Amino acid sequence: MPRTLLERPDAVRALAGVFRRRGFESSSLSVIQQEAGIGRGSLYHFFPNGKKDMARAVLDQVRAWFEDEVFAPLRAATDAVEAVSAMTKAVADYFVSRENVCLFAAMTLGEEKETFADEVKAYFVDWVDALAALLQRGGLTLEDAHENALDAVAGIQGGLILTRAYGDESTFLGITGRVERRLLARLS
Amino acid sequence: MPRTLLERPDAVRALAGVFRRRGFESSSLSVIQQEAGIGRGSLYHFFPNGKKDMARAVLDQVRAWFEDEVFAPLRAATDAVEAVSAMTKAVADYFVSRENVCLFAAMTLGEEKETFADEVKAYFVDWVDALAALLQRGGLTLEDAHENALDAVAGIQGGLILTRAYGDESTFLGITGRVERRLLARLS
DNA sequence: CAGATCCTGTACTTTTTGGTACAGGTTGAA
DNA sequence: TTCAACCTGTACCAAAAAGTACAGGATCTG
Repeated sequence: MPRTLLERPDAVRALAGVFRRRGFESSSLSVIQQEAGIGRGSLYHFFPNGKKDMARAVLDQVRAWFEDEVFAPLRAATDAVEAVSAMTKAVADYFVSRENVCLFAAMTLGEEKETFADEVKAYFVDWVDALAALLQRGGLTLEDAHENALDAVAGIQGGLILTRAYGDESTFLGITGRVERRLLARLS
Repeated sequence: MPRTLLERPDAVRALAGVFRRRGFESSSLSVIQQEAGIGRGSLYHFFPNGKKDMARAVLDQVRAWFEDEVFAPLRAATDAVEAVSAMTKAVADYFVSRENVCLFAAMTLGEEKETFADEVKAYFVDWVDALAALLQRGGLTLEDAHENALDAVAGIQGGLILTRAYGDESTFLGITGRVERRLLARLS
């Protein structure tokens, strides 16, 4: 039988693509097989508990990316202005190259809502808190920093929705640009 | 055979509730039957083409509500400050009483994405354009008005996501409150 | 009260679903 | 070269899915 030298991370990546394109609930095993190019045997080899395992693996991978490329830099930064710019650039590039879909946001809808509620909450809390702490270091009060961080993340997420609705991606880039500008304006 | 005097608008309302709670894709006919209290016979009587018809009917009803309660008042308003406040109040009340879910936003994800792309786009375009026109009447430039309208709608939509993720609804109210404040600040 | 229309439950068919079993090829280490 | 661990396709299964058919009760018109 053929062998494709498939590593688990590759499988997870392919799965993420399918979930972003079709949504988690409506990605049936047959669709996944076909679109990700992974046979049923391999799927259950890598993810013994089926779709639930697949979703968890995909979410973990996304989270790891954000942890490394967004949250950690935000926490480590000393220059708030530079860190805010770096964050918006990283995030904008990420979502534009991934169908303008945030899988964590998608997980706040649908059947599995409850199953992943903790992971989803942790993702957003980490993001908002890391940004808020940075803004605080940049001179904002605790409350002001937290509100501005929430508004920024909400703006980005809403930007993804509008961009998908409009069917372009300039809408998203425009909105994230202004989110960044608003943040920078608060850093005197 | 029993008779429940079910009118179509009632059925649509019940359907909307199910779709908001479980998501469109994972609402099977049996789930709908059970949760909406509508038998299979009635379902196919009112919606001959199955789930697709149901989704369209629900979307139409939501759209009609926004048209009457949000878009039209926005277009008719002469007092921009008052109209902005009325909009945020109406929208906040609406989503809080409906599981913090925007069905049009949900439709930018998943399998039926393409099927309803036009309706979804029209909903957001109408909202953004009505608000932008109002802001322009309030003294903003064309471009400035459009950008602020986009940012406001994005903020509201992102607020819904964050509120669902956080599992409270004060997050949403806080975000919409600041969206309103930011809009009012632009109206000199 | 007669008759047409409308609404609804039940039972049914067909297709698709997620999940299992497993044989057999591939690979890497000894 | 041998052997175990690993990966993968195929065939299969039970359950659940969407959708159909239809009889018959409810309702309204006149």
